[in-house]
Amino acid sequence: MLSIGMKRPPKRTRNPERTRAKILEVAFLQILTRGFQGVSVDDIVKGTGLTKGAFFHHFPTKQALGYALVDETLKRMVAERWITPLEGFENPLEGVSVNLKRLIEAMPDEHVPLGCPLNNLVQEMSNVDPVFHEKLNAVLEFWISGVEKHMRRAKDRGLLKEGIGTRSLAEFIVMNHEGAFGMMKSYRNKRVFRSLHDSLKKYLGSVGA
Amino acid sequence: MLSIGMKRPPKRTRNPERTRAKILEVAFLQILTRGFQGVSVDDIVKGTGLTKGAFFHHFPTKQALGYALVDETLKRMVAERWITPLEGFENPLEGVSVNLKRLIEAMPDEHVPLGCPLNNLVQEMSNVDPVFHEKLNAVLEFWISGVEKHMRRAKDRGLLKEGIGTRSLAEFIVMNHEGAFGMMKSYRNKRVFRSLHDSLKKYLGSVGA
Amino acid sequence: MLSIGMKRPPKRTRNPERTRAKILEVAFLQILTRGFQGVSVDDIVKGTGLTKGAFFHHFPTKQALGYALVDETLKRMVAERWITPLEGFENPLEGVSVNLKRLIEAMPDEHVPLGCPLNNLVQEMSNVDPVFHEKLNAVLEFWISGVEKHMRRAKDRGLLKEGIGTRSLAEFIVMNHEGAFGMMKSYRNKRVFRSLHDSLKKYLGSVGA
Amino acid sequence: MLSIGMKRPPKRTRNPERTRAKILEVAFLQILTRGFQGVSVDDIVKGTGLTKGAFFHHFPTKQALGYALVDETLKRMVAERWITPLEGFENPLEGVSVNLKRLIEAMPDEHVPLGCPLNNLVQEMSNVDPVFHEKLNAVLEFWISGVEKHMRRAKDRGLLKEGIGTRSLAEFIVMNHEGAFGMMKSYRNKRVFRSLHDSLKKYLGSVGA
DNA sequence: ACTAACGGGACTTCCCGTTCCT
DNA sequence: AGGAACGGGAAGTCCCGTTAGT
Repeated sequence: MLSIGMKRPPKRTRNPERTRAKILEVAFLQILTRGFQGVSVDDIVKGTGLTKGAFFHHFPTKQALGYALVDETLKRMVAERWITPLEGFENPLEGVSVNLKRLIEAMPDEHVPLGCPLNNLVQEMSNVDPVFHEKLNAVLEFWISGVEKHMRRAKDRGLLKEGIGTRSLAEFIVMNHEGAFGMMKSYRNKRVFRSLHDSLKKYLGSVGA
Repeated sequence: MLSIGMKRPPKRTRNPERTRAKILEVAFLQILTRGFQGVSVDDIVKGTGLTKGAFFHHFPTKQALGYALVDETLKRMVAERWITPLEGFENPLEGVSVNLKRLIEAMPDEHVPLGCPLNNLVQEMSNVDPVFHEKLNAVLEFWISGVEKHMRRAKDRGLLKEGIGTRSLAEFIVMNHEGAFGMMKSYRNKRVFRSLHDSLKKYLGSVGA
Repeated sequence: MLSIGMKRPPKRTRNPERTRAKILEVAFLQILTRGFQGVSVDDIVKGTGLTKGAFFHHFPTKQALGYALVDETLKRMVAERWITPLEGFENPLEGVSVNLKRLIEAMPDEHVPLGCPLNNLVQEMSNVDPVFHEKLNAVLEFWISGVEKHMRRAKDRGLLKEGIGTRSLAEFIVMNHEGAFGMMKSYRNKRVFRSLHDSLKKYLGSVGA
Repeated sequence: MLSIGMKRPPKRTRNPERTRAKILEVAFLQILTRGFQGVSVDDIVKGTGLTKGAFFHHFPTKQALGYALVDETLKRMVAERWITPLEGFENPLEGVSVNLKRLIEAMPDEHVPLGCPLNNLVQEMSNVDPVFHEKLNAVLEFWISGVEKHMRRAKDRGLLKEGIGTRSLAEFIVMNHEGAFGMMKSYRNKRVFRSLHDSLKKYLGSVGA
């Protein structure tokens, strides 16, 4: 209920945050599907129902939109999907395996050929645009260091064999995530994921105490 | 020595095969660096010193060049670098690890940020162009099945634990190759490769008999 | 001192006249530097620290700003710099020469390549926008007729040879001003001005009685 | 008649020089009328009946067209109209006056408001684009030094008073040309020209021996 | 086999101006 | 009076591809 003085929830007109979010959302999906260079500003504009003027108001260039996508959307997704869920597991090693399996199996089939949003952009843009590279690398590092924290937790609880470096393990885990997405993207089915997941699980078993 | 009647090795004028090869070579490097969509026909033309007419004489479209690149260049490279060398190893599991290490360490530093030619294209083009996808997937399958042959050899020689599927193992190995390249592309150094390589080596050790 | 009831000289908020003057001032300099068509409303807005809304509140269109610039700023400048000072000279012919010399020599070097505000706009806009033409021509006529008054004064005092028309002389004088500015704009130094000034001085000497 | 080996006069299709010349011609007129910044590539393209592709083939950028216009068209015009004709006069001082009068009086009335092509560009572009400035200044210098040669001829023949510098005189003459065009542009009639021409003639008379 | 003029269209950018809001 | 979201359209650039010609 609205009391006096409360801000009314924005109606339709003039909601800049909503507009900006809408642009990011539409652009994210289109770029995920066809790549950053494969999506034109017109495509995004058409997808949002806005005009070019509105787009240009919120993002000075197409690249600025891409940067925002990495800084905001991608980073948030990594946190929500791959790092935070690990908190719910007593055994982080098991958590990594279970969480990956869970998210992939819950993924709708039409998303399978799209690949990993982060990996797609890394492969496409890292060497094309230095700022893209820097920002993408920051997200990757955020991911790895986020996983490493949980690996240290595992180590502290004695769930990790001696001689296994937590950083190295985290790197290997994240690489497995991206590699699995990459292969799914080419094979377009979850079978290859399950195969890769089995191997990863085996590996995690072998480093567990 | 050239005998009468032997074709002299063509110098410069009118050598269609040489021209075609030159185009492929230049395009390969440019596309490896900036992506397929990031390279224009004009760029390739400029890089070869030819003209647009020559380009379109050899390739009906820009896409056709991309397809040829996958069918010919990429496939050959996979065979030469990742499959054939395994023949030289008594123990294919060891061969995989040693060959990967050897090739990466021999790689010039300026190639590190370029990533894997196959992986780059898969991530960029699989979902953009169906023909690209088909051809890229064929190379990937060629690679995996090529590795699997050697894994079967390992199994036949009793070098592989029971219960380890050769196909699954081959998939995991190839994924590790692409994943390692992908991460090197972002971190731009070989340190992260060595970390990943250690993990792979550990894994291969754990599945060896 | 401020008495009760007197309007305090407005500091910063909500002073429409001050805002309008600020826009004119900033626009004048930018247009002098890059031309009317080379300056965008956004440039002016940025230069003033205002927003577009403020700009269009004071001027209905970009052209309206240009018109105001001609009507107000340019006309005032012509009066202050080229006409009023002549009042201080007993001999207006000498006054023209001395005043021109004085103003140019006092001009900072970085203004040399900017040219004459009036002449710039005449050459750029006269044939592009009829209203611009009309207003610019009015300022030019204002200038010439202002000078002519002083030429008539010279004639009345017998300082002018017989047979020299005051209108024609005024036109020639103003033309020399604009021409000198135009050449300084291209050569970017005052040397060429001094050369032209010598010739003008010689001419004025030859028509003096 | 065409002999064997003679190049056939180009027909209609594929005549690059003719196309380039056509672009320059159309662009010259449009830019003379509306200024460089006031003319769009589309305007020029429309005026020539070509397409943007053709335009871009002959000139990499719009600026490159402008540069070519200055280097080629403007320089040639200056030579043909203001320098070469002086050769036909025994007395160059008289030549300057007569040639100016002749060309202006022969000018169609609709050209009067267009101004001097060189002066227009100098005032509009000198401070906007450094390359433009450099090239325009070169043409101006070419003009002045071309006139100076004839002034030296006058001096050598004893047609010039002692103490009159040929360089300074040439500068004054060229300035009078540009200034006259500038004023005609604003007043849109030849009356003001005749007034200015009278003054110039008087001046030239006063420096003649 | 190869050259270069040429065709159009699509791209990002950015412009001027309007409108809703405070 | 002023601030900012937004509307469209047009600018210059550049791209892929065709075709006349050698």
